[in-house]
Amino acid sequence: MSLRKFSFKVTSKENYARTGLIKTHRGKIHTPVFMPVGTQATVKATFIDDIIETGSEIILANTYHLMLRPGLDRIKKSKGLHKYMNCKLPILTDSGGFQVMSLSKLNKIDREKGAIFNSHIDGRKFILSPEESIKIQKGLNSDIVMVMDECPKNTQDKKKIKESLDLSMYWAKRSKIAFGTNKFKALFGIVQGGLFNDLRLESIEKLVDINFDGYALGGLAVGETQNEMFTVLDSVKDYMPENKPRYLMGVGTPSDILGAVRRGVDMFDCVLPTRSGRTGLAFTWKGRVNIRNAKYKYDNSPLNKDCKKFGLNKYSKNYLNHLFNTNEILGSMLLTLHNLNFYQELMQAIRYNIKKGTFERFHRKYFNKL
RNA sequence: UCCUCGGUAGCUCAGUUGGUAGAGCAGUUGACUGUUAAUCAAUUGGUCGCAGGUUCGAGUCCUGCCCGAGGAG
Repeated sequence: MSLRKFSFKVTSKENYARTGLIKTHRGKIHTPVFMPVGTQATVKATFIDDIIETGSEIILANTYHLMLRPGLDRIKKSKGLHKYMNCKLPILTDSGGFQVMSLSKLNKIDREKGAIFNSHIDGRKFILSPEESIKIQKGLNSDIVMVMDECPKNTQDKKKIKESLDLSMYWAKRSKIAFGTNKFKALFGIVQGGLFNDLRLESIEKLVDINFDGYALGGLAVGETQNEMFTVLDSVKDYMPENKPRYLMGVGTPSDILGAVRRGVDMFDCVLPTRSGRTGLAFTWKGRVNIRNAKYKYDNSPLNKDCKKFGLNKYSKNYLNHLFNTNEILGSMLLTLHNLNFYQELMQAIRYNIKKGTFERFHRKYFNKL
């Protein structure tokens, strides 16, 4: 395989919404894109080939979890993460920064050393520095590497958010140096600053100065309302570089995605379709379906009669309800596939409508429904 | 026929020296946003087998009866 340089170009626009094309040496990615989350080298309860079948063009994996289990060593000896998990798609790796927050009972932050963690598995202490995170992500053979940041909760006051921002920007600089020059892989910076307009703009300025291959928005969808999140996106949309992909991390619901695309976002990842799938919540064009509800016991219609992939239109709500009520694994597998497939249908429809110039209308039709 | 042990929520069972009836599961509903999650949370159900008695007060003590399991003959 001849290596192809990482690149991004905008291919069409409607107001702030845009379609684009990311090229990686492992394949093309059409944006706006949704990336299924495969934290521990697996998108839970699915086959990787089925993920491809849903139309997914890239998946996400996680530095923190993989360094603990199975460990970088084992993956390197298997010639990288793609081969290890039999994944033909490009892989974006998260830096572990989010775990600094989500496992906050187990960490200390040191500006120079990094995040000092105790493993949630066996309590073993280890240190994850920005440089170490980059080294691991490179070792995994990640296609899109994320800088290590600190993800603060939005409940904190401005002074704390500002301190956290300074730390994240310092770490971003160090991450860039550790990453070095590599035309075939991408390094993304992460904009922080909580819900404060001036801090967000300051963050963008500093990151653009360092110069990244893409710019992520972090610290959102961590407890604030959807309107608060959209307000941040509105305040930022004229300042994010035009010619680089914009990635809203950890988002979100279908309506979150519609609203964010309308405000110029290109990339998304979220646990929602897979986790909800495993726990009985289906996303459909008519809204959410909690398949465990008693009202589906005699409903012999499928979740989506038009979805022929995986024969999903042959499974009735009645049957799916039975699978969940009897705790059968197949229920989790089918709803995971259904949800991922729905998310990819949504992204495809978004791209189609932007190209046709009908995205505003599409947005208006579905925003409140989804 | 006698003896013993049981009968408490749909199911399996806890219930202190008598003091406002509980749990688990099932059922119902709700969460889930850079995954410690096939997870978590909330919640509906009981004339305590029946009828009397003792007591200020009985699921708990006494009597009788009904039902079930085991044992003796």
